[in-house]
Amino acid sequence: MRKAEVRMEPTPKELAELFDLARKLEGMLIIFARCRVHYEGRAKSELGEGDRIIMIKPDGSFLIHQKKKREPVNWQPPGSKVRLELRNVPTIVSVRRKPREILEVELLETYMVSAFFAEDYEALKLSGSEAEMAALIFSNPDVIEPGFKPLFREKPVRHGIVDVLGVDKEGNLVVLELKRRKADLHAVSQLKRYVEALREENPGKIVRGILVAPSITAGAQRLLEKEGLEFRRMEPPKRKEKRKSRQKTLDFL
Amino acid sequence: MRKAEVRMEPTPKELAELFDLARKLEGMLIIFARCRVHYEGRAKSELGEGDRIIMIKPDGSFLIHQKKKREPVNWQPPGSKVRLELRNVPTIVSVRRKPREILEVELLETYMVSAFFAEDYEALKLSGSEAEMAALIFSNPDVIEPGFKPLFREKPVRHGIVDVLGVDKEGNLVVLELKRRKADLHAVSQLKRYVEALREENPGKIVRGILVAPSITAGAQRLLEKEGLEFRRMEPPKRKEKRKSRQKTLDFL
DNA sequence: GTGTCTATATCGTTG
DNA sequence: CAACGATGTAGACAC
Repeated sequence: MRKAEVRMEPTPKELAELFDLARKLEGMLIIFARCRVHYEGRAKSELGEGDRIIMIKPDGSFLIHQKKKREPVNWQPPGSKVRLELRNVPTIVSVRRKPREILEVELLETYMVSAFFAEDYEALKLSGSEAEMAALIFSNPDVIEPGFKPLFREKPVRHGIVDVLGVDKEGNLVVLELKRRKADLHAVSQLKRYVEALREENPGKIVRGILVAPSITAGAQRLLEKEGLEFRRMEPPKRKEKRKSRQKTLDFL
Repeated sequence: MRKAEVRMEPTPKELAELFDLARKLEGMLIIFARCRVHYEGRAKSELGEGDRIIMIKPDGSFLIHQKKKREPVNWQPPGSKVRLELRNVPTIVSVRRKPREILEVELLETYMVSAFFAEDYEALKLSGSEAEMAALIFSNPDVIEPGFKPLFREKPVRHGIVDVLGVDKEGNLVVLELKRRKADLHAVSQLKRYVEALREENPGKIVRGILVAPSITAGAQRLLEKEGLEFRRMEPPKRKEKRKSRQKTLDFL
């Protein structure tokens, strides 16, 4: 069996065969087609006739791409059930259970169908995330301020979950809200919500709130100052490596 | 010229030819390959060897899909500049200018490359958005409450932009925050931020805040009540049609 | 361009 | 499963 199978201008029968083969062997499908698309679920949409690329993955993910934009024009997430119906016009139907969503693609003309029996055991190793900012703060708390002691990570409070909760050198409670990119109004609102919750839960205690991010928008800065909150500049650290991938062992050598 | 061109197990030269053809004629490219991926920009990532599908669009969009999930494992947004470099290993390089981001894909083995010269003049017609909730409220304000009068849509206030600003039958200011899906803590924080801004800007005035959504999480409900804000249940309306697509005219008939 | 917000957001994690 | 928050969020729109 080859890794890739292709049929140009397939008949409905050829289309169905490759569709079934991909299903059985857990291959990915790519279809070039002129099609119409109907979606109904959380919202509802219609897409008139045009040429698009359809991608169907063995986990049920379903993507329809036009020739612009990073985002698919229509899609179905993993877990959806897909089938090919040979109506007057061959139609791909994908159903998601919860919430119930249906995607139908009428294949008016299929230029190419291909199946790819991909083998892939690697996972992305990403660096520069908010989680790595937190790790840095715990390993080197002085990046926040001298004497800062982080105590909890992802600490649930009354109205949400605080990124980092600690104490300053005076013993005051300190809430950190971390953002890996420029902090906006939303980030300030979030921090304010946590600070207010902690003040309620700790009457009489001083509770400081610090927004930690590489930069901040003008509007967020205004709101931050009005609320008596603080800002500490910090870049998300980019490591050389991060272990997350499955190791490839060569036992048999 | 056919709509689709395919090369199985292409040589680097064949790969380059189809790559250039797609570029020149604004076609979409699909490549099945065993590859490694390196990304550096806002963050940094590495992806070890494995089989993936690569999609390159004429607008510069660049997607690398593994066989699971709706999201590409790596990507580049529209506007990026892509080129094929015939090094020891053929390598696709995509560069984004602002922010500066580089994506490199080493093609260790190319199983298939295909170009699709897609023609598509249709745009998605979507219904059930937040914008349509707002339209419904303006055309039929009683869905909020008897006597409600919406005055502004997307009204900038001190710390953000209010979805709908109006007055109730008593003449009090009313801020609506619309959500097309279940409202969460973020939605309540947002509403609270607007209400507080409007109370500051209108001293002495009563300002009500109403969260309008199909449902609300338990935590959001708690915070909403504590803050003296209100909830009004409303489903995003799904229309039969919505005009957004380019009309196909048949002048010559 | 920056700032603000929506999204059929998707995704991971936790209770 | 619901809830909560991150995301290299992307995309749209106003200023």
